[in-house]
Amino acid sequence: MSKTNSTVEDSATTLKAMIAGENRRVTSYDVAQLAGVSQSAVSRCFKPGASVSKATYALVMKAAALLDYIPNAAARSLITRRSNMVALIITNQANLYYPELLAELSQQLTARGQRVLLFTLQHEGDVDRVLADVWQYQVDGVIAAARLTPEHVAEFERRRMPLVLFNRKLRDQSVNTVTCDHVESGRMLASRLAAAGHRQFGIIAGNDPYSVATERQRGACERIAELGLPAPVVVPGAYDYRSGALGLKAIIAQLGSLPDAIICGSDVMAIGCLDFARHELGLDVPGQLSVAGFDAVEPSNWISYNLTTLRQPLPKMAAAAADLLCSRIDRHETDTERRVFSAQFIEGATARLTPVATSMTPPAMATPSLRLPIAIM
Amino acid sequence: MSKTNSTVEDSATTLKAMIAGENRRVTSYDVAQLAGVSQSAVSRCFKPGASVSKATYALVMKAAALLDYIPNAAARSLITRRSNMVALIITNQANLYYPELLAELSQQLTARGQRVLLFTLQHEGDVDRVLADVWQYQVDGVIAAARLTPEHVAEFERRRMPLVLFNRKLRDQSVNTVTCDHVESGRMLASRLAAAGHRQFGIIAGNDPYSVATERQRGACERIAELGLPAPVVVPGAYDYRSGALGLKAIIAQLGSLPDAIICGSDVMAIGCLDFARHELGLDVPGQLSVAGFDAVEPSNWISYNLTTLRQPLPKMAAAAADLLCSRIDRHETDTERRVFSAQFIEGATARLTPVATSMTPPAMATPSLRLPIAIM
DNA sequence: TTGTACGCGTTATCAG
DNA sequence: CTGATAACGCGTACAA
Repeated sequence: MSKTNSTVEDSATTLKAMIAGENRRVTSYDVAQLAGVSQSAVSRCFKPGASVSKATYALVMKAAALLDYIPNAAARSLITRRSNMVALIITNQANLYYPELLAELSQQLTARGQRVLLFTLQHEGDVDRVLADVWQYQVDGVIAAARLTPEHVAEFERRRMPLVLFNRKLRDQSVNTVTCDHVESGRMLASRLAAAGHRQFGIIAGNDPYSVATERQRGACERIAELGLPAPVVVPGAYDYRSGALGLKAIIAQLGSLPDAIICGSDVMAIGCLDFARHELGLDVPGQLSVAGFDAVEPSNWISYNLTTLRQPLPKMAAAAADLLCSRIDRHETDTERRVFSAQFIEGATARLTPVATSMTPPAMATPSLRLPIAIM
Repeated sequence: MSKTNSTVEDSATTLKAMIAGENRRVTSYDVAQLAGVSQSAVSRCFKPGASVSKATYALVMKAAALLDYIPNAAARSLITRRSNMVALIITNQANLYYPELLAELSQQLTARGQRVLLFTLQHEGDVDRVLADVWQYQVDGVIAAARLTPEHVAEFERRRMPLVLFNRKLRDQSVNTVTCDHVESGRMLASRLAAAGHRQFGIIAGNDPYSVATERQRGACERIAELGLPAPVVVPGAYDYRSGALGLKAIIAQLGSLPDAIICGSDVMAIGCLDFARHELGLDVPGQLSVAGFDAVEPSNWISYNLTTLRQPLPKMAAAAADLLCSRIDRHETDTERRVFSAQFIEGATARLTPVATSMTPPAMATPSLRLPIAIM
């Protein structure tokens, strides 16, 4: 017994030396030779659910272990036409502001047997370069948290490449999407704030007609109009901290006074707005001004902020995206589906959410519109 | 002329239909047939710097465009033994706290012609599963911002797989690393704080003997000891916001009084510490207590914090890691190199950095050690 | 259950 | 510069 073993191991050693000498990789043929079976037997041993006898399986696995053999995914994908790779296209911004998204998507895809080929976009214009790689690398499908043009989406269809858009929509085009209802979120927030008596709103929106911040603004504006409140002052923002301060300044300048509440298209802008209001303008938030954001990013929950905001169910959305994509891949389904989630309201403490106690006074008077010194403009 | 063109385009259409009917992909043979050249000619047209005549190139490119042909990377990598993919192994934590790192690495690798196969680790124990995939997918090299055991690294050597560790070291092992000198950072910070007269330190470190927070703590402790100051109180932390508050409580409890300064192993812990000190304990920072962190994450620069911290040159480090890896890949170099960067001090406003003005008083007395009410424990 | 023979789509070699 | 041919390493009918 021990003699047989040592023979196998010796053969393995000499075989490995030979392979190294020929400067090639260990293949299933090498394993087959060492195990004394055919190459197809080896192949079957590495295919889950194939029919192999216990004995051959053991032989093959031993030989494979001795040679450090691992199947070559490139060769496999050539014949199976499945790479078990999914491309993830994500903007830098998305990863900066929602770092947990990447981890969630990656986990969900891994759990479904897919590897992640990552493409980060510095500028939205890099999409073409990225797509060229996507076609070359024969990924099984794509999840995109980036803006694609209708032409891009058409190319996915032409190449029969499954695609799921994450938090992006495409007007008038049939495409799988997983989104949070940002318009609804905007409406919810406006409703809550209006119910608490806020009348004059300022809104720091996005800088792009299709951004989530813009949709949130649309929802808020819709609701505000429905309630017959004064038209809100809307200014653009670039999602970053600085935009919060700039936006607040612009709103005050445009209005000539303080609004009752500021709705920011994202938490980071809300935090920028909040810091500026409190520390530069010396305002009491929410006493003199309510500030709210969207996303419930980690810092929004820190003591210094405790922001009033809405949370997207990111883990659920990531799972939905992975599900949607993998079902399209596995069953070659070509129908499209849109899965829409709702955000969850987080009360926080930067917006007044109940009407001021003074009984008969109309809510409009609750937060007096303070005249600000010229200096702060 | 127009007749010829339309003929080519018609052939393309019928060819495409045929290919779709056979349910196979467009190959270089199809392009060759349509262009009326050999398959090798097509191949050469897609290889940069191959020798092809202008005429054939034009013919081939036209045919390729008509058929939407793109070379198959799997087939190519099978023969070239280069996948032009690099695996990036990163812990969730690293991506959560340094989201810009991923973008930087991705950009730098892309710029060097490599795609990124991403593996995120929920637990450090997932490494084995991830490595199995790494071997299968024939990546050209690996950048790991995660803890690898010496056995793991040995397997990289055995398989001749280029590896660069990012901000991780391995004792007594020859491996490429790109790191920031965290011990030096700890020393720098301790020096600056000691020079300003702080004597009694509290340190919120890591929870792992090899973490960056632990190295920073070691550096700080070394320097504090060299300066002959009282032994600092060291408590463990888990890198998150909550650990900052817990750590501060523990330090105060252990010391029975306030320390002069708290050194936190990361910014997020420093922010947690700061918020707790200011908003829960009602302390004046830096008046009664100095707080400093490491990393200069984005929130550390927000008005509410303006944290005293040290910045790692992440973009440079990412470029260095990509350089190191790609040179090992291209030139099959097997020597190892360690590239070490220094952090940059960010003054901020949460630590007193100049001695208190009172001339003859020893610095020790500068910040009186306030006795705290039992309640806060 | 096992082995034979073939093909996946490309690049590399070499003769013309 | 071009074309024929042989790999690359594996999965899978098919026959045994």
